[in-house]
Amino acid sequence: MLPWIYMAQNDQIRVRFAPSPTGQLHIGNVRTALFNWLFARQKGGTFILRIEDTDLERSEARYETQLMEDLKWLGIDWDEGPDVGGPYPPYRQSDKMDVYRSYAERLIQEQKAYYCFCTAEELERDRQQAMAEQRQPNYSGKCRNVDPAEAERRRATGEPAAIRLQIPERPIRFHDIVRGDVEFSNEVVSDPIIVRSSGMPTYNYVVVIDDADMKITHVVRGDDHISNTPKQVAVYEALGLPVPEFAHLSTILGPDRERLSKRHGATSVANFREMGILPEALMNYLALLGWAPSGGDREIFPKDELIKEFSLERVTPSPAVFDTEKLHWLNRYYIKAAQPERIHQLGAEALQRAGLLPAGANGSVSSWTGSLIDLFAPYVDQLDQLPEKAKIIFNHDAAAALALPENAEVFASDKAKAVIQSFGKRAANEPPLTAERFKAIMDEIKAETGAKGKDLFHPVRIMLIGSHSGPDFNKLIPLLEDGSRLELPVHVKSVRERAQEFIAAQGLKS
RNA sequence: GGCGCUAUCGUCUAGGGGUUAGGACGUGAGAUUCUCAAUCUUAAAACCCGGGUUCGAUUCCCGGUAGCGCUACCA
Repeated sequence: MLPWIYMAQNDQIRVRFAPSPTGQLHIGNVRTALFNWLFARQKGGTFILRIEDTDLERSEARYETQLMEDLKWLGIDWDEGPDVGGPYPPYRQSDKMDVYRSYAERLIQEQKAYYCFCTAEELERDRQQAMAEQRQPNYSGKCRNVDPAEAERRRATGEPAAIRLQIPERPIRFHDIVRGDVEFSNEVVSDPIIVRSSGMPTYNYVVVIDDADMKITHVVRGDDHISNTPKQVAVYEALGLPVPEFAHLSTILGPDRERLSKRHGATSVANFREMGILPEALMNYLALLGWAPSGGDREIFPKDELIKEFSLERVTPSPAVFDTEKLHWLNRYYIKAAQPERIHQLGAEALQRAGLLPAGANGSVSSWTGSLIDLFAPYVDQLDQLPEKAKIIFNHDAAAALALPENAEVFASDKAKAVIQSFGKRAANEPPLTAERFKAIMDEIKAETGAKGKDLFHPVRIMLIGSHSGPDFNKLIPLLEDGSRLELPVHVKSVRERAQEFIAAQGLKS
């Protein structure tokens, strides 16, 4: 039992994930969501989902829906959000314009912000000149000096004006849990626009109002926001609002050490789901990107363990390269650890998409599919590789098998030919083979031809699946025989069919 | 250009003023198997560079270099 005072403190921790619904949920963003969520869950705090849809041009409702589905799929849930509500609505930014405006007016009145009448062209010219002179391209602050009464008069005439926050003449510093104390000279911050001349508030302003309204205590986000943070801190301070703790997470890089992007292949949560990466594998992997447990000698962390062990203090500040190989290793681990029924379900979907299975499979088909998946699932990095792995079951091409040089070597010897002939003859007269019967036949052939080990098995394997390597015969034989008697979109050839076709093809060739 | 952040095996990382610098992925070898995968065992593999502080720096400080980010009336 925790003393109540700690409970009360922990209870006050409030963090948020604030994506804009402008596209697929990116892997870097979802890691931010995960770290926020883990932190909240471990501390018994509140995790909030807030949709930042102020970018009307690019925001779409369907992305918002998908974003929530992706989070749920990963296993992340939220206590407050646009769908479930909460004590500090709205959880979508759209309808808050009047709130932003009233805070801005207050800042003007308190002379912590001022109207700026500079035109875009004017600003651009100043900027160019500063660049040319190798100076910091900061706003000059010239409208700071416009008399408030004068400003009102000009506004009354309809002259467009933005609102700028006046940055104090002292360094701005803040605490970052991941990086320690960070300080920015006020020289480089320059008075930011908080409300555009169009009346639309800007991000660095809005985000502060939203976080403050929602009583956010810890802002956990990507490190691309570090440079924005002093502006935001200045807004908190001007408004007399408590400044939250920050934790800036490092960037996720591609193999070329550049920021992970679509160029690098799969980068959205939806991509990974479609590929057949299990959510627990992705969550585990993402947690390990930038965080490591004390001791650092453990890699497997199911959700509960992550919640127990996670801490923001142990997050690394340096950027991390996304390593698909390691994700695959975790995915293989979780595929083996998962309930077989779940893998059957997911695997069957992949096979259906490949056109190898009918949609609503009945009893015997689905139990056959189950053993098919049990056989091949340990071979795959991701479940969408199943159809490829299972092609030896569905596609049997004797001529192609014979044409392969590496196979030709195997059945060049007289012994191998004898094995093939003998197997073909026997298979022709057999009812569907069981694993036991197959073994018995192989023993007979062994006695008859004197072939054993590779010399015995390799030719048979090539005859049946076109390659000298593949799954255990004990599992393979029943799978072929049972499959051949099912109604499937692609006919599975029986052992007998395979043997006969192979011998026929071989006859044609020689 | 300015400002900021970062720097341990190829990759993710642990560690920390004196260590055989630990783990994991991947890679090599071996065991097992008819074979491949899996599994187990095992090997190779790292403290960016230069100064300082110190008896002693990979660790602390400063500088350099490199990578990344920000530098908007984008979010």
